Amino acid sequence: MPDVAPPGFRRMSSDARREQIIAAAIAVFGAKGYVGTTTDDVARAASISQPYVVRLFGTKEKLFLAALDHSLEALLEAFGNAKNDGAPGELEEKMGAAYLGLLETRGLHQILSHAFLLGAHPVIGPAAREGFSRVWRFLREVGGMSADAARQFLAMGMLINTMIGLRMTEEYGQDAGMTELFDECFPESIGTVLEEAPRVGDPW
Amino acid sequence: MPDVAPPGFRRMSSDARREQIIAAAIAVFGAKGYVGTTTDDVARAASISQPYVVRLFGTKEKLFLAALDHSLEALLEAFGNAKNDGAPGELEEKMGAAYLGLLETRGLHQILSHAFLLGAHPVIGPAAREGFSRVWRFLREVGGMSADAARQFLAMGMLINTMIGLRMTEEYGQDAGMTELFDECFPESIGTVLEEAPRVGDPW
DNA sequence: GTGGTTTGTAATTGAATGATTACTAGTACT
DNA sequence: AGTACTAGTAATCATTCAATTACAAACCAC
Repeated sequence: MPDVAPPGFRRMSSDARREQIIAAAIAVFGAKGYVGTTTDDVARAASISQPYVVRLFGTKEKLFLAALDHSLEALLEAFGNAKNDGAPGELEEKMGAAYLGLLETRGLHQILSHAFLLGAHPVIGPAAREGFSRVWRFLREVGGMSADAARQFLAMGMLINTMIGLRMTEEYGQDAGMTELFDECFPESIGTVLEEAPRVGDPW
Repeated sequence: MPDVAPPGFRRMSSDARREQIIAAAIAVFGAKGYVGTTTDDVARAASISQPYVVRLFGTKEKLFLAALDHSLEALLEAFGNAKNDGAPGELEEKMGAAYLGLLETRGLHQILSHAFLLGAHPVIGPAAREGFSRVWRFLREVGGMSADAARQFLAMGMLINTMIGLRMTEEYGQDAGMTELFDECFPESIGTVLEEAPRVGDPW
């Protein structure tokens, strides 16, 4: 069967394609985990063939590392912008809001969580540890938080990641305890969180 | 090839075998995740054949659910004991210590983390949400914590899980930031944590 | 001790998946 | 317009893995 190009078809530069695939990879790895994701899942999410994904990144492992790196850069950049936005307000609150703003990058919080659970992996483990350590250094050195404040901020981030990974927004308004927990965690931003957090029924 | 029984061989009741397999499953699922673990991994860890694991639990999914349930029961029991031990001291500190005591149940913290990342899974997701919700209710109703205290306690637990899953103890004394974080999280118990937390080189 | 039940295994299978190969088509440069 | 390069795919392969089947040895009640 010949390889018929659709009418308006245009090729993409491999760099642009790489970025598109990384965005797809963050979403899919975030939803299904490293092992649970197939290179074909990512290919479909990027509307491209599976062998091309492998060819552009070499291996699934390297694709995951690229997606992880991209996510960490986005995270630190968002924190940096929050710090330097010139607006008044507490640093922790600004950075917290920036963290929730990253919900629009589908899968970001969860690919980080998955990476942080892969500590025993010979290649991903060290990369994940280094990424986590970078975040801590950023909070302490760039953010200027005390060790105690940074610890609490990070802990809160891990709790938020858990609630997102669990798709716990499903229970808001259903389960009294979880409603209470959400209200406690997001007194201002509950609306945005409920809207933007990934859902059980999402395609990824 | 005949099925030669080793000299001192004894059979085990299926109930005892089930418990042994669940302990192995918690360790292996904790280390490698739900998808990353094969039923043969669990079988080897329990020194038994792969088909027997499948026969005793039906499917890998049911095995994971059994291991998750067992872990949650152990967690709530440990919290309950900590509350009622009659000794003086703050509730949060007692329960925190109980949480670290569970490190001796290999893989427990991490199988919970893995389950909490499987929110999108059609069967495991609901079970994990229910388990998480039970923990919250326990902290509030049995533990009598305020919503704010329970939120902070839970957040700290998620941070600890992350550090364990990352095998971050490897970096204690190597990476200045991580050394600081550990000292901040475990001012009293740092010794036990470094000893008992799973290592990169562990067989599971 | 014999017959039925339970504990356990070896062998196999069918589906899934990461990677490779061999190929085709669009694009740029001269 | 031809040629070299880049973007992209279809087909296929070797593994891996959960599950099934078919069988055997241990245990137990009588």
